[in-house]
Amino acid sequence: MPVDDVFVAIGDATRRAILDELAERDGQTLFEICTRLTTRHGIGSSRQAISQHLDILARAGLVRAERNGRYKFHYADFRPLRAVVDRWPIPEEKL
Amino acid sequence: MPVDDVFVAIGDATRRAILDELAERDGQTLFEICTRLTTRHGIGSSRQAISQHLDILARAGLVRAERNGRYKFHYADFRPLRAVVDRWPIPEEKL
DNA sequence: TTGACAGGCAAGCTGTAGCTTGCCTATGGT
DNA sequence: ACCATAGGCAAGCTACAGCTTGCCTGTCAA
Repeated sequence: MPVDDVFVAIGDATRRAILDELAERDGQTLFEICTRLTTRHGIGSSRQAISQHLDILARAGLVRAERNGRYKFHYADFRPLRAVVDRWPIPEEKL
Repeated sequence: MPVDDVFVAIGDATRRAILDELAERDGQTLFEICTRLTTRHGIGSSRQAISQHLDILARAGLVRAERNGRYKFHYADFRPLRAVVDRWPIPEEKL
């Protein structure tokens, strides 16, 4: 609920990998995310673990879920990350 | 050392308050930060707690420390936050 | 040189984040 | 009707993040 959790949500490496995966291929199911995390990101967590991560991402507003039959598709929404961008003055270029 | 820790560093509310404080008034000492955190941000952590937070921020590259006599001044550096900005496509405006 | 002040070091405590395990629900194919 | 598949729920475990406490070091002023 609190937007504050956006910072916490991206604090975990597995959740960042989930966002990476959805950024590359949006609208995946839980099982798809699990298999692609193991094969492409070397993350071997259980299905339930990934499900809990998706819950946290959803509460932070970073992932939107949509049920269709027995499938549940997950879509990334990066707009809450503006909370990070807008909070501090980030220089344009790295030196 | 790993840039990866930038995400973890900003995951804590107290550390974000420290960055807020340094963004408003750069080059503060540990004691200054402590007192201003309590008076202005309602954070009553001990001096050692804040010191540990500053260590984490320093290791993430978000804070640079500079000793001068018995004082140690702390300066914020928001460039590592580009790791957040550059990782995912953040929409320009919130809807 | 003595004491006050700014800071550092290290050990210990506690809540909780992340994960697993086990079982349950529900949708769809055959 | 049956069973495989996609997902949900809830309890339990464990490592560690954040904090405290206590003491030590170093700098400056009198």
